Amino acid sequence: MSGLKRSGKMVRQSLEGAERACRTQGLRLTDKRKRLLTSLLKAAGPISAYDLAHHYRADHGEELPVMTVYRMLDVFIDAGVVHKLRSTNRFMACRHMACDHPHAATQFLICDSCGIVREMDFADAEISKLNQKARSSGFHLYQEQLELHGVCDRCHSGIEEKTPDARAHG
Amino acid sequence: MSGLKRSGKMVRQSLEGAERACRTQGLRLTDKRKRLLTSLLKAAGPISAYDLAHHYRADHGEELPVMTVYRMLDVFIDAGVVHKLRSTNRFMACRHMACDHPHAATQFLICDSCGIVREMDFADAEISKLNQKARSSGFHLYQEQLELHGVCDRCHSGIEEKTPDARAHG
DNA sequence: GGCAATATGTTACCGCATAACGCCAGCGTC
DNA sequence: GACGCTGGCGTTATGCGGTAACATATTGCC
Repeated sequence: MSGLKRSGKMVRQSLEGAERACRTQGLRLTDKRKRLLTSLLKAAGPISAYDLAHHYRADHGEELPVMTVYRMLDVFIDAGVVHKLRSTNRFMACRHMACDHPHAATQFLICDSCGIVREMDFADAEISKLNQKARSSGFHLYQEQLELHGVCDRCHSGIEEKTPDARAHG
Repeated sequence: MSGLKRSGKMVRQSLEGAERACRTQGLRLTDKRKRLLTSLLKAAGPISAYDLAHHYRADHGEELPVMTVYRMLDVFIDAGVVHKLRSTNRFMACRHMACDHPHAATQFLICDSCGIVREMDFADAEISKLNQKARSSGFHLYQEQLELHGVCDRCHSGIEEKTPDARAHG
């Protein structure tokens, strides 16, 4: 799974990575932001800003207005440590937050049945082919983030009916 | 451009295509549905359900509740004559509505500056490669609809600043 | 300390989307 | 014709996603 709940150790490592990323970009990682990121890291998968606010409250016994959540998420997205899934309006911590190296294009496989997301990096060749195609059609892609919808193996093998909480596919 | 306003003749041909599509699937193309589809065909590009309701009123001097608009759009999407852009919450008539042949995968190039959308069909090879990749990652894609965001040539060549009504990418 | 810049809180609002319920038209059956 | 069924449509209310505008607090810097 992708959005797997992270262990304490992983959370710590990820926070350090986020700190690095923020520092190199002149962004402050305040205590609140750190707490929010922790809640996001602990989430089992991509969640909405509103849900994240609820988690924050549950995790830290403190109210955090959605407005603020959105603002913080924007900061993290700019810093490259959080992704937003546009097709489902959900946010998730970047799989590479704990790594040092940056990663460029990102593709997401989204299960419309159980909601889990797999973050993967296709070969550059594929991406540049996409770009090429787009260019020849008069477009300049500036965001190679692909969100591919489907069903994961688990759900595909017959258990679909048991997970009614699938995330909308509009 | 993709969502180009259609001429009277094109609208008529498209409606006939839609009628065929609905008939073969046992769906009724009522007068109201036909009028809604006409309004959608006449739109300059992908529009929201709420905007479509406004257009309907302007076009036919009759109120149409959004609820109904959504229901009708669902019917059309099932029939394959209307697409929903998940990333922008907008709907557009399928470019192939007037054709006889069905078309499988669809990709959309979306300009985040001016909002125009280009509907294109990538080579099957590309799509099957995507599918392959997904399969090897434990996913079954059931919807190859790709929504690629970028900037169109026109907007890219310096006129971006003049179109503040870009559609959200957010 | 004083100032500027940034971070966070508050309020109010808009847009997208759907649940739940009810009404009515059309159609087949007896 | 009465009955019941089905599907199309209307009405109401509501939830969720997202942000503008403005106020206040905190931080960093001189």
